[in-house]
Amino acid sequence: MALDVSASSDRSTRPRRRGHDPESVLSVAVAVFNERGYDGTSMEDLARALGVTKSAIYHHVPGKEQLLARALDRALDGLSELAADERAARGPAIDRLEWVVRQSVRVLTERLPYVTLLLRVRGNSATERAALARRAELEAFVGHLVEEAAAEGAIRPGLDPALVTRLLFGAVGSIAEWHRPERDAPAADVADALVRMTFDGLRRA
Amino acid sequence: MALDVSASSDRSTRPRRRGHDPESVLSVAVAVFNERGYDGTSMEDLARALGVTKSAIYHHVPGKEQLLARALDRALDGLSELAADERAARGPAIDRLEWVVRQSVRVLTERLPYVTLLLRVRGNSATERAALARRAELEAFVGHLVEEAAAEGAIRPGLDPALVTRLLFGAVGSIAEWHRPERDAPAADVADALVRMTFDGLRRA
DNA sequence: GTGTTTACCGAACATTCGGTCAGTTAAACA
DNA sequence: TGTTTAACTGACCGAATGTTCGGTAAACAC
Repeated sequence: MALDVSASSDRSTRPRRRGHDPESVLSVAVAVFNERGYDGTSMEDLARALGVTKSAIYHHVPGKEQLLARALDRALDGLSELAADERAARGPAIDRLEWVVRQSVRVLTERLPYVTLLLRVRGNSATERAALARRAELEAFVGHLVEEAAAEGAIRPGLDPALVTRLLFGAVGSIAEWHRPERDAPAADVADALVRMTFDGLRRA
Repeated sequence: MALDVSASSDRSTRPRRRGHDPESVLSVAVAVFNERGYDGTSMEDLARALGVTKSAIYHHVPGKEQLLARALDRALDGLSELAADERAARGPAIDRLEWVVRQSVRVLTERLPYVTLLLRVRGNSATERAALARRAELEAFVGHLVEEAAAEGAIRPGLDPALVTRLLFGAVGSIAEWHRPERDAPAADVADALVRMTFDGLRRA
């Protein structure tokens, strides 16, 4: 599942007796953040969703902003891995671009709530600005990929690479706004439709 | 400019003596909402941006939520006009779809701050839920357009119309996240690139 | 000059915010 | 069995929230 970034794995993984732990608090918190927005969510909202009082949350995590920071890191780590993969570095740029698009859709759906949160960050705190900085690096990375593909003559003439980058990954990011794994097509199918629409064209040849 | 939805135009348009009016408060407020997020913006933030105290704002507008409501209506009205145009109702569906995409980009850029706000609404209040309902109608409208185009055989086989709708207008909506009219390509150029990328395909034929 | 309107300030309001802390409960361990 | 300790409660804190209200000074109408 690739979602287990478990903060601290006990050497014996003894069965937790009950109640919550940092991981369960995080996953519930991120779900509520995505429903109401981070700023629109109070610790009281989180407590209600967890079935405990506000103060119980502070037994598991340091505070609201740390919950956000951990969630954003989880999204950014997934995307960074992808960008560091050798399949994003070897071969014709247009093929690498296609691979990155497909993998981005995969990571986005695998870590949907975390990536959704990342895509909505506005920069209101140091935590958010740090996440935006990491995100900007990733955007620059794909920007270069499109430029390379254009330089290699693989992209339809007259299309500005910077514009293509934004529109293409704008479409990728928009998936976070509607995709529900239990209801919608599998991630690979969504990625396939996106690639065909943007690489080969919507219009019947 | 098409942005003047002036709430109340004085019959003589006498030169406002000084200070703010509902219109100037709204435009500043929307700018701050987009910077910090609606929930992340306090009335104190707005007051600072306007150069007045908090209480002065209430002389011009009824409150924070009304500012949001007015802004969202401004976005929704622009998009509704577009959907009601006869050019969205006559001719081959694929051509109507292309027209709607181009016009959506036009409205989005003309009313950028208002549409940006609309695209970020989460449904936290009755005001927001009402806006989401109107937005859903518009989305259903373009959904039908894509279905028609598919039924007319104008769309590449194997592409699910519902998926195409979401990805296509996801790309349109993403423009709101980066487009700065003074820095970026004109709206028509952006629309052109988007249509070419998605209708004809990114990849060189 | 008088009276009215417009734009605004400053102080307060009730409420909610994120967060703290001293205790209580009960399961796990020795 | 007794001790430890993780999980949690309830009362509370100071600060910030959106909003109200009485007053004020400048611009306008007459």
